[in-house]
Amino acid sequence: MPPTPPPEPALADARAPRLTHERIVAGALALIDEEGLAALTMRRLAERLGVQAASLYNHTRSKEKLLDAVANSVMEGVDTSGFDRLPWREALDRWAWSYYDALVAHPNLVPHLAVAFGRLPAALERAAQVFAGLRRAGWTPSRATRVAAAVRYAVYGAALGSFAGGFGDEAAKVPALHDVGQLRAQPARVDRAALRLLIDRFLDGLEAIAPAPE
Amino acid sequence: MPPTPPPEPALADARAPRLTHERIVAGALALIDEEGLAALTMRRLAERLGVQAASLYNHTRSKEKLLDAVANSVMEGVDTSGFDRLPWREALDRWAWSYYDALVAHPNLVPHLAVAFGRLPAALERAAQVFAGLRRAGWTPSRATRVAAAVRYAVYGAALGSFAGGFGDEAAKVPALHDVGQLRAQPARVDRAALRLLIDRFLDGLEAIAPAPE
DNA sequence: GTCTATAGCTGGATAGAC
DNA sequence: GTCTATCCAGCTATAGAC
Repeated sequence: MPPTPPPEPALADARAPRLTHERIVAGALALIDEEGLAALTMRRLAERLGVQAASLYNHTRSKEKLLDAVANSVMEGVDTSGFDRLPWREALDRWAWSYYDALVAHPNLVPHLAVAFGRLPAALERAAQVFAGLRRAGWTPSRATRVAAAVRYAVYGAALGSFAGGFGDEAAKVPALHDVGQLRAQPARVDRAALRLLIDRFLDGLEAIAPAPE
Repeated sequence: MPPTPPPEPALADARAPRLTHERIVAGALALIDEEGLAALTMRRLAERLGVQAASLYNHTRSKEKLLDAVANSVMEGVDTSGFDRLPWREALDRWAWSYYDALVAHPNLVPHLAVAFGRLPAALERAAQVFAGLRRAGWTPSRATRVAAAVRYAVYGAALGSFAGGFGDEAAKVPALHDVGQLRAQPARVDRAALRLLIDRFLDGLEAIAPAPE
C-alpha cells in the first residue's frame, strides 16, 4: 500500500497552527514598514495576525529576539555573490546597491539594523565574504577592512539620511534648498543620484591606490 | 543715589528658578549619552535635575519638542564657516569632520538627528550655507545638491554604522573579521580611518568632474 | 497552540495647592 | 515655578484553562 498522505481538511482546520515563526517575522516587518519601529508591540502584531498577544510567545522568546530575527531576514536579501566572480570594483558596486535596496525598502528599521549589525548572523556572513573577496583581489587586510566599511557607511547614510524623510515647515525659510529642482518632487531620485555619485567617485578614487592586478 | 543692585542672597534663593530651558536640554543630552535614547523619560530627567517631572512642563511643551531642541543644539556645533573662505574641497573636508565629531560625540542620538533633520533650524541653515558655497564655487544646482548629500551620507553612515558599536558572540564564528588588526582593539580608530578613506577618495574622484576655477 | 485573565510596570501629561 | 497627587494609557510577559 502507498503511504497515506497527511489528512487534507476540506475546511481550514481549527487546530492547525495559525502562527509560524515566518509569519510572525513577516508580520512584524510589515507593521514596522507601515507605522514605524515604535508601532511594533506584541499586542498590535497579534491583532494583525488574528491572534492574541500571548500566543506569540509560543513561537518567539521575547520581543527583542523577534526584532533581531526581523533584522536578520532583511540582511538575507543582501547579495555578495559578485565577489566570487567579478573584479573588485564591480563586486563592490553590486554589493552596495543590493544593500541599499534592502535597507531603503525598510527605512524604519535602518537604525535597528545598524545597532544589531554585530549580532546578526546574516550580516556577519556577508561581511566575511566581502572581506575575503577584497583580500583575493590583492587588498591588504587593513585596506580591505576600510574599503568595506566605507561602502557600508555610504549605504547606511543614504538609507538613513534620506531626503525622502521629508522637510518640515521650517524648510520653507531656506529657499535655496527648494529651488533645487527635483528635491521636493522626487526625493527618492535625488537620494539615488547622490549615492551613485558618492559610490562612483569613491571607486574612481580607489582605483588610483588599487593593488596591481595579478 | 546710585541704582540699587538686584538683591544678592547670601545663600541660594529657594525662589530662584532651578530650571531653565538650557539646563533641561543639557541634562537630556547627558542622559541620552549615558544611557541611550530610551532612557530619556520625563521622570528620569527630572530626577537628574533634582526636581519633579511635572516641573519640566513649565519650560518645555512636550517630550517631543524637547527632543528636537536637544537635536538642534547638537547641530549648532557643526561648522560650515569654511565655505566662506576656503576652496570647495577644503571646505567640504572641514565641514565633514566637524559634522562627524558632533555626531560621534552623541552616537545614541544619531538616528533621531537623521529623522529630525528636515525640521531643525540649525540643520537647515547649515545645509543652505553648504549649498550656497558650492554654487559660488561653480557647481550646478543639481550637482551641488548631490555633492552635499553625498558627504552627509558618508558622515551619518560612519556615525551610525560604526564598528565602535561592537560585535556579539556570533562574530567569533567569522574569524576573518577578527584577524583584522585593530578592529577589536581600537574600533574608533578604524572608524575614523574608514571615513577618511571614503571622504578623501570621494573628493579625489570629484576633482575630475569639478567646475573649472574662475 | 491558542485562549482569557492579569500581574506588575512604566510612561506622558494635567490639576490645583503653595 | 515647583510641588503633590493622580489620571489614563500602554507595555512585556506569565499562569492556567481548554
